[in-house]
Amino acid sequence: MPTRIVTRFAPSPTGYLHIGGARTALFNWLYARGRGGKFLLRIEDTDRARHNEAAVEAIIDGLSWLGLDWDGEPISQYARRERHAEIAYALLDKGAAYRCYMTTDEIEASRLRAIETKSRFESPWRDADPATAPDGVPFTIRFRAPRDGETSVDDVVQGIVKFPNSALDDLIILRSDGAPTYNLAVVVDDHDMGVTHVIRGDDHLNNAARQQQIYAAMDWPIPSFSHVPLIHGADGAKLSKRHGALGVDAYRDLGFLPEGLANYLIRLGWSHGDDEIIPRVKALEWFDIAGINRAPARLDLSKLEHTNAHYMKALDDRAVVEKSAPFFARASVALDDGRRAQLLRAAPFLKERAPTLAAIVDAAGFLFLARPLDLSGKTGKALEKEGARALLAEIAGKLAGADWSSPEGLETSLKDFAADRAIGFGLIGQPLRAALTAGHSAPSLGEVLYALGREQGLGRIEDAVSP
RNA sequence: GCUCCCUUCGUCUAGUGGCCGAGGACGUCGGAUUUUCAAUCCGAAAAUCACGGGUUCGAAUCCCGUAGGGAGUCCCA
Repeated sequence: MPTRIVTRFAPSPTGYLHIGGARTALFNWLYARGRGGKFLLRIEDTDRARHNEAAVEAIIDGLSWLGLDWDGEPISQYARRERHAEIAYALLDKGAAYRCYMTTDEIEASRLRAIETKSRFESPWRDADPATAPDGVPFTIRFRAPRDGETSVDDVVQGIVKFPNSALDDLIILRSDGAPTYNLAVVVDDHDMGVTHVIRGDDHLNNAARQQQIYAAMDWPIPSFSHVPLIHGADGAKLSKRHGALGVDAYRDLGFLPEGLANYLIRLGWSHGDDEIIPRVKALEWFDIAGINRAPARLDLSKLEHTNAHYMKALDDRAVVEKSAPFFARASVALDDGRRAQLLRAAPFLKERAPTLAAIVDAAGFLFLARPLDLSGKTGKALEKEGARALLAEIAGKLAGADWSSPEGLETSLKDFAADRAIGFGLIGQPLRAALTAGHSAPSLGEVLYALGREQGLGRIEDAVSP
């Protein structure tokens, strides 16, 4: 118990931070940080071809954007290959591994034979006399896995999982070119990094048994394992390119807030009773591996949007402007100082109805229209009604003397006007809305007027009165 | 083929033997807001708890099997 918790996130650099990986990272981060432990980052680039700086950068960007920080420098598995080889040879010295001189073809043949005879694949070199080894021929180092009995993994999420050793054959731990293999590298690195809790995708559950055997052979303490189910696409199949957005960067570009994505992700496959809105502080307090579900979960964009909308509403007004600016740029809407000021003024109402930052651009559509507004077609229908324009003129008069310092004041003015005339609000609301927004969706009229400001607001009404 | 994992409303889930003739959330549908709307509020439909056995006075909850889905099966991670 007194040992400090150490978790790690170990992605392979594929070019972006996978949405599923982001969730595992989040779980690891939450578990460690919520308990005063350490969270480490390791890049699984054992395979030389995977060693790619740009891809590592993408992962770092993704994690940072999500607000997940790690202790120390990211560790490169590739950089530790000599240490891995050292352990492979240590295993060899202990007799827990052996040199295998089989060629690829021999392995293939032997593998097929094993399947046919329902026996486990075994290298003839496992028990061969080392003296008979060929000279100058490349060899791999194989782990000498126990033939009988079973290996049971005590997994926090999955429970106790038993594997008959007959199903676990002698895996290669060091390739013929001297490079370590995944299962060896993970064990060595996790051990050296002092990882106490391994939380990762359940596609690694099978590996856990093999890795556990290596731990045992080295006499190293076995960490706590938690294998969490993968995230699937809306159709239930494993998430792949055809599902669209895979990397967290794609969700950022869609206008999601890191807080929103994180909240949605943590709720996917994990629960704390009926709680849906779980801000970071609560997540740190509540997160526990025990709450993780064993079944894979599907990604649901609608719910993501709903969750994100919650965090949009909570956004500070200045943040609404700053964070949505890139989305205006992308929509080719130039934001000069004047428009930024307008946007800031409207921010309190816009964020109420925009589920994403990208949606702010649409929600602000009515703001930046140039006078005179295009009131042709369906938009101006409300203005064509008998007496509509005359009524608008009167409203303009009333508004000219109104209090423009708050949306409420303007709303009250309009309501009073309707009450004085003893007419339904709809009668003035419809033409007014048309004059002010030209059919764009917008907040309540008091808010629209306030956001537009006296000059622009009154101006638009004038335009509609005398086209 | 073999080994392992999974299976509660369309989706995410609550639920660890009686409080469940199954609760919440998203979505959907209907209504309200005498002003648009993707916002807000209210309401409704929606799961024979994959299926079949068993244990038990009693099972979504325990056991066995079947089906479907997923992972692994070697010089990928």
